[in-house]
Amino acid sequence: MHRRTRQREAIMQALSKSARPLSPAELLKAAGKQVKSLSLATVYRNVKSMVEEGLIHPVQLPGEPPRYELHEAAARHHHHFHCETCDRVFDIAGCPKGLESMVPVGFSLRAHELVLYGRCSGCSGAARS
Amino acid sequence: MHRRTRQREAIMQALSKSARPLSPAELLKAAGKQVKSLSLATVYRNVKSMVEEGLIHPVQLPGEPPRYELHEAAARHHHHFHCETCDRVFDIAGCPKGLESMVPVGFSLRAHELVLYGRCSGCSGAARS
DNA sequence: CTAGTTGCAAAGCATTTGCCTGTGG
DNA sequence: CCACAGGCAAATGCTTTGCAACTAG
Repeated sequence: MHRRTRQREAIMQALSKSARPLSPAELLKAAGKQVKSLSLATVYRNVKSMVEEGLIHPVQLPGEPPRYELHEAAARHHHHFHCETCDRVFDIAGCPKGLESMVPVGFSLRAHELVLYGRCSGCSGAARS
Repeated sequence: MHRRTRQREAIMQALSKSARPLSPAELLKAAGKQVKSLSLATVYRNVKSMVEEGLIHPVQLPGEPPRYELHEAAARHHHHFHCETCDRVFDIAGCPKGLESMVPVGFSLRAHELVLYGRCSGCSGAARS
């Protein structure tokens, strides 16, 4: 059902080579080095289908443009830690407790998203603003 | 520096009367009842200036258009519930526990953002809108 | 009065879609 | 071969901006 095209390959490679989630524009720039003719529309189309296939996972932080990362550990439920100093995002294990009790009467809880903000180990040690 | 206009008043009233954060479009609809000629551009302009003045606070949910609530509401710590059926956002009290234990060694936690997803009372009870 | 506001429409952006050519298998 | 994938450009949808008319103070 899915062909193995140059562009699709390039996009996957760009993601696997990156240590952090990439936005469509960043993907175009990165994968564009492999396939010069790559168009933004193709990036969007592939990203969309790859998300639907579960190959990659969207990372949407509040007020930030959407970014994508390989599915990898995304299979396991996890959350993100956003370092406010170096602006990187880390996956963190675990899950808060007592969510059900926060839901108002009559509401049904299906899922949740949590983002922690602070400083990562690297930025906590050598502190600078 | 800021005039007291019908439209600005209507927008503030719409926000204060609402129990939940409103998007620009929702504001137009709500405040538009007071001032029929209200335009979307005016809503955006006022919302922008009101945020800068600290009168209202933006509520940014992942992949969602921004919504706004009075600063007063944002002052007290709370989180949001996003109804996946009617697409509205509600303020919810309370806070999850055990966040500190989720933070990796060496990381320092400063703040957190939580969004719950599911169905609101209206959409859970009655079939659909 | 007169500067800040508003409405409308056009301009911007980011993302999506139509359509025809290219190509993987 | 030929249906899916890609490239380009037009089309969306949301937000911003230019500009002339309007109005609060």
